[in-house]
Amino acid sequence: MPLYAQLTRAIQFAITTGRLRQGEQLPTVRQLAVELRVNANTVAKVYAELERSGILETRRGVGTFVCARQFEASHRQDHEEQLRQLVDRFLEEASAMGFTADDLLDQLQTRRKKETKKNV
Amino acid sequence: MPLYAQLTRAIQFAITTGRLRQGEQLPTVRQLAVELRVNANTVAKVYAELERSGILETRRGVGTFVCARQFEASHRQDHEEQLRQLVDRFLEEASAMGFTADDLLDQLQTRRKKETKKNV
DNA sequence: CTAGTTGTACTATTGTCGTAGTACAATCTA
DNA sequence: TAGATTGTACTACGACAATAGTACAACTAG
Repeated sequence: MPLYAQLTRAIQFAITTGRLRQGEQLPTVRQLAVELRVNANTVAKVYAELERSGILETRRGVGTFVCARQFEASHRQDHEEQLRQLVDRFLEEASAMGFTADDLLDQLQTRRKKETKKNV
Repeated sequence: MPLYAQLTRAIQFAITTGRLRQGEQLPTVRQLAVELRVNANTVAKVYAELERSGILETRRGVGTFVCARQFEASHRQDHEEQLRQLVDRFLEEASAMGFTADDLLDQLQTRRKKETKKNV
């Protein structure tokens, strides 16, 4: 998996799990670039993309911050739409491989049961 | 989506839906290449890949055919494994986007209901 | 055995993706 | 305003995937 994708995922994960909180400042593009032994542009690209998604907020000369309001209604709509699209792609792939929606449901439910068992 | 992937999917779909039946002969690599305005190698690549998957069977100087026995036990196991892997990828992507397995289940069940409504 | 069919191997070209290098623009701070 | 810090735009390079071109090998049919 490309560096920028790994980084994007890591940041999103850090935010959703609360390790990065709303309003908190992220490392400088250069700082993070040095730390990860990566070009600054790669980090910048990730920050920019996450800003377009409304997750981060960047201010020149200042830094990059976790957006203060990222779970608003508008974003929730986008999120729903993303989920639909993801499921669309998934169903398409599956049907090409000869699986029905029911097959997928079964498999998913099996997973969920295992997961709950683990957590108990 | 690349040509070879489209073609692969199309052939798989044709077989699973019965438009291509077991033992039936497919077009020559050259025929299909001309028809699709594509290089013969692209078609050959697809045929070869599908043969490795046990879906097609090619005989030099004769042609390419739908494999006579593709729903045997051994293949069914592979199929199950493929389903698991597909769901794995799906869950991973989804969790990176902040969705839980339950979100996916809900969305899928909604789809299924709509589908059954349509078919009734 | 020969001609014609089939699939296949090898190589080259093209386009795209990921990343890096460098130079620039915006902002803050003293 | 001057200098430092921030993000950003532009370009280029390397790697890889996808496709095409050409020549070859296996097989069939007469």
